[in-house]
Amino acid sequence: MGHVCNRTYNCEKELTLAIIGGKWKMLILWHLGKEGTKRFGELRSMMPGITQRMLVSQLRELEEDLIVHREVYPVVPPKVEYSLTEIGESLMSILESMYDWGKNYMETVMKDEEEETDSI
Amino acid sequence: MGHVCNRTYNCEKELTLAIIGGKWKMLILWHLGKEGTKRFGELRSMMPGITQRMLVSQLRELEEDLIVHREVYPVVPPKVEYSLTEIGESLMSILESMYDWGKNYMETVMKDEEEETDSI
DNA sequence: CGGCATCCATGACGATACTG
DNA sequence: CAGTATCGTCATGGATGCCG
Repeated sequence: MGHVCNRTYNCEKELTLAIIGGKWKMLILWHLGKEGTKRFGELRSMMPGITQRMLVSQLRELEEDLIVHREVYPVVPPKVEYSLTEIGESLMSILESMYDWGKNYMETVMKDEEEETDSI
Repeated sequence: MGHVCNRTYNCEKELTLAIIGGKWKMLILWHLGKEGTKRFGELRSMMPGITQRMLVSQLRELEEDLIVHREVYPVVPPKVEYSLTEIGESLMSILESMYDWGKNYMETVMKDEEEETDSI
């Protein structure tokens, strides 16, 4: 049904935030968006620090929200592939804007603060 | 120093998320961005449901991160005005993208789900 | 390999009362 | 009017162990 559905939002942007706001979700979307379909284990090794449990739960929520597609191959050992849906792809431009803004913020604002600190 | 500084981010977009991700922050930024400078009490009455404590703390963090400017007038009774900084203004295009995306998602995906539910 | 079940820590958020 | 100060709650996320 979408893990995001039975909530109330003051505004539509909060719905967007609820979908991409999980701790590892933007990173997952970034990998899938830039490099295409990935297996579970590939994703895990691309994100050092994430636990198996978190990767599973974040992927499940993205799947419920129709952002990510999960393809299970009935083989032994198991093989599961994840990819972006069309709706998921449409999020990439927002993620890129957020990347650009954050990079600029870091280079200007946070760098200025360092200099201030140095000068004390 | 920026409430967002002493953290580690996997990517620059997570810095952006940390800045706008507070529960009421996008709504605050939206009001200040669309309608300009507001007094504390005005903001509060524009956001039914927010407590005084939350409005103060969210504004303080936005101020620390140089997104919002706080102007205190030394009068009795107190008068305090909040407005977006230039950096804050530069967030508005991202918020608008998020608004558009969320609106479209709500109209397409979530509406489809309603119909499915009805048909069961 | 790709999970699930369980337990637990933390901090974000909320309710309420008081104040210069 | 525009805040502090306290205290309580609950969801998020982390650690660990077992499974088909």
